[in-house]
Amino acid sequence: MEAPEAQETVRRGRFLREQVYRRLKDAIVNVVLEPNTRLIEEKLAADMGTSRTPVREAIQKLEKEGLIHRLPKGGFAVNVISDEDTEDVFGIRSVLEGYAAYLATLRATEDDLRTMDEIVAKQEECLKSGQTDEFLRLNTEFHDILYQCANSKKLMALINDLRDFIYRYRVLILRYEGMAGISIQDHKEMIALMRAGNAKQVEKLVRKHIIRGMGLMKRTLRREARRKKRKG
Amino acid sequence: MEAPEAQETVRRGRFLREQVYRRLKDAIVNVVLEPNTRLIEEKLAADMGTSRTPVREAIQKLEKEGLIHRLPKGGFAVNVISDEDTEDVFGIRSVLEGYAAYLATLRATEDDLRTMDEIVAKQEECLKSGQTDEFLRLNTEFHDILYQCANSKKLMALINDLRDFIYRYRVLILRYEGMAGISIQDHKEMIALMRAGNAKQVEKLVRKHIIRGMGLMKRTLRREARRKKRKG
DNA sequence: CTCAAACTAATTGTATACAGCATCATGGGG
DNA sequence: CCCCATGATGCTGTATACAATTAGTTTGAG
Repeated sequence: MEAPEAQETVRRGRFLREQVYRRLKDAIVNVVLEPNTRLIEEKLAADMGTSRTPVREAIQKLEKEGLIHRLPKGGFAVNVISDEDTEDVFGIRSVLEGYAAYLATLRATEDDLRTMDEIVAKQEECLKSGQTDEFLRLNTEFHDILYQCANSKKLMALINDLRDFIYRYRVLILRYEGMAGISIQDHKEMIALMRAGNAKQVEKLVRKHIIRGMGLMKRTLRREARRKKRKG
Repeated sequence: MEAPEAQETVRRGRFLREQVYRRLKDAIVNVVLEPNTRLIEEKLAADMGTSRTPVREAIQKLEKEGLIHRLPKGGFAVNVISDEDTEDVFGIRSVLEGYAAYLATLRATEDDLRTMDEIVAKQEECLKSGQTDEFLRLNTEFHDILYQCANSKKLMALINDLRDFIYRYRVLILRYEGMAGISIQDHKEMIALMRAGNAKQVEKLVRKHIIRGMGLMKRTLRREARRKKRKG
């Protein structure tokens, strides 16, 4: 499951700076590099077997993406995600993804809709048989198709960056009991509304869907926090 | 009128790479560097009196921002803004700025609203006396205050990047007769709705406002195109 | 005269070099 | 025993060096 993705990374990264960018980003969103970790250029360069040059160039992009920040006296460190950030990002995602769904409704073909039907059907099977990984993959696939229908590269890029930003929390959301069921229900409703050409309503639904996701995540985070306190 | 801005640029750019970034960005959005111009690192470095290193780091940011793109065989060139891009950006702006206005309505204080009142009043004077530059400055000030009320750094950053992206066209929009009046009318209506706490309605109004701006710009662009054709 | 091949110039991508600053540890004085 | 000063260390920011690749040009053969 990892080989093709690694290959993709290499193919995309024709240049060292891009490979470094990708690996650094992966390390951050997967919390291999924890928040507040200072990025030591020489160390990272050594890890990746390059010089500092590509590392520094990757760092510029990561800063623009909001994954790292400049330290007051030079250098960079991994951003912590504050509660504020989380709310910001979910809020922005809700309007952007809502808008993307709106556009997708206007532009989707019956073929697209059928593909989405199939994905949701597969997801239901996964839910029954408990294949969490496959369920997640299908979820991503569903969204990718949906937003490809929107046919706006800029919008897609923004949405993806925002999703990556809170990727660190995806485990928490998935762990939530019943989330999968809710997700399927929403997806079915979306497809129906899209078939009906009710773009405005699809937009509203997606916005609600994402805001609900934020609520669940917050709740889960609080639960985690309590659990830690009890332990500590 | 230029000295303080230049100073600002220097103050903000404690590092060479940031000064280079700002100057390059300025050159692009002011169409000093025309679309499809290839960025010759050594030339730019010489122009700015630095080495290639800061230039390359600035380039990474500009690429992430969508102002330049990688050439297939290495190097970068200034992006052309396609009609598609324009529609994309206006569409995205409409939802993001609409959302920002929504948040601003929830979070603005009466002080904020009074400040906005004053700005609009000044704008009316400018309109009468034909001070276009000052009118524009006040317009920016109005939006800045509005979106500061929204109190979301990420949202603000996204909006600013999108505005910068189509900054090249601001002259066209301003040239449009009657635009200023419409703008003032909308701003007044916005403030009234914000006072009433009608966030949803403010959001709708802003969305409409921006989409209308797109329409005007397109019309002006077409007119420009016809004029050029007749000339050529 | 035309086309191709090879050479030249230009330009990028990456690596390395160097200087300046900040930090930390160590040691001497109060 | 504590505090400040001073030197060593580490890291960044910028410049430069080098190799590979591309594009352009000239020259030579058909």
